[in-house]
Amino acid sequence: MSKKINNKGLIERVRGMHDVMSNEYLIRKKIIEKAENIASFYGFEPIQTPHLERAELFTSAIGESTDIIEKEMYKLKTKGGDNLVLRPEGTAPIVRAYIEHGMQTKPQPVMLYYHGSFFRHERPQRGRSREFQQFGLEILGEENSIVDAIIIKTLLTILEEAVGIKPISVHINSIGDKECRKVYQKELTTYYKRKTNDLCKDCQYRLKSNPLRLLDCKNKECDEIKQGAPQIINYLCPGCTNHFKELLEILDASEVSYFLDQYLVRGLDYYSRTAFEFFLEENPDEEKMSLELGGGGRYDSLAHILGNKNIPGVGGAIGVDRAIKILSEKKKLSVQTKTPEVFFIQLGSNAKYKSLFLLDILRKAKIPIKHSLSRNSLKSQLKIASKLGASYVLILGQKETTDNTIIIRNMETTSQEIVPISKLVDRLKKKLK
RNA sequence: GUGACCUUAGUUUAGUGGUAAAACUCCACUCUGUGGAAGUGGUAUCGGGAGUUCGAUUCUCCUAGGUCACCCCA
Repeated sequence: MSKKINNKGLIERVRGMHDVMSNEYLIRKKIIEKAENIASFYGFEPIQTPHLERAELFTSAIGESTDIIEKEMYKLKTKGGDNLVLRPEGTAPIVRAYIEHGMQTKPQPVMLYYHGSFFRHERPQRGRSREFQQFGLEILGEENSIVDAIIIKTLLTILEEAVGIKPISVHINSIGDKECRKVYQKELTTYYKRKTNDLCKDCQYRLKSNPLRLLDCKNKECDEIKQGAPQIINYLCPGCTNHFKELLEILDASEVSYFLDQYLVRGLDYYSRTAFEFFLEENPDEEKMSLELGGGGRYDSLAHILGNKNIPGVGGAIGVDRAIKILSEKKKLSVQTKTPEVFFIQLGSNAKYKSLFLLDILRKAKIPIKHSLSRNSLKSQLKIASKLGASYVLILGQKETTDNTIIIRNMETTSQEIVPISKLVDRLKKKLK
């Protein structure tokens, strides 16, 4: 925002990128840690894939005609001429890694969790940046719907417990496999084609580019048409029907409540069968649009699209930034940085020279400490100490340095005692109890 | 990618066609070894560039960034 260095824009962030500092950083870290604990309880193992991947990995996996590929990828070309992109999503890289490292030789299914930055070049707005954090889960090598349920249940638990957002509503649907979806899409298209003239502009475009998205339209004019549209549930093949039914039964038995959303579709080409999304259950008094907190689905054909034999898989991810955004909007940010208990003050150059040595003693004794070593006057250092809310202050002056002692000052009672440095740790520990 | 609104110190905001004000914060000093106070001072080429004008922070255009909506998605 600011300039200072002339007009060169050197002091300016790139659009859609954000600095994460102090409290937010710590909250983020905590959420991730808790999420990792929950994930590993359910049996997931960590994986970290690179930020850069070959462009083709995504163009073929996600689908050429999706927005992500058409306009949202950060592309760069290497000197050797390779086309690379900053990863726009997490699933394709993980399937790539699974194949590349021969994970099919491990006991199946392989369950993985990851978190990190993803990049999409789109117009920033509420809950959407160009660099954003996801926490995601993938289960590869298993077709049974129990693993779909594991993904949903684990992500739900993470949202509710690690992030602390309740209540979450789970929207769920099945979009069939390649075969039955093809049939359905045809039906849907013919149904809509007859009503082309009554559709909104976007839908007329969708009809050609991505018919499934017609169901996603929020426009009133299209609502009526949508009501009468054929439902995918009725077109699922026996295999898909059973898979979906079983998933719902498992969720029922797990006491996960969900909302059957026949209009829920996913944008990426590789999805099949299960699709799900998480929302914050809406409060009627809040006028803000409800953000999708996370989502995912099954992608049994992804490995095949990438040129491998079929590997069934299912996964999902949580938008960490969005979750934090909602937390802060609900003012639930537990802003709790540890208050520094002890503040170290030095006076005079001899003391200053010795201060790093002293700090090290305290560090090894695991006594957290704050300081302002670059300052000289006692007054200003005390001021800072009280501003930070320190309960004890250590003062090392000229006299103490030569005597090998140090002053411990109680900031509340203003009482002080002089102790030999050799006894400092013991005395402090007693006081801090 | 499309559209709307916005951009004045670190922060939050005044204000005017004749080169800017307040509050809080920060830094320094008053006060060279004892804090929470007070006083004094310091910190802005009014996001950047171009144009209109004798003169623009103020008007116009462009650009960058912010916020929001659409598309789409996490």
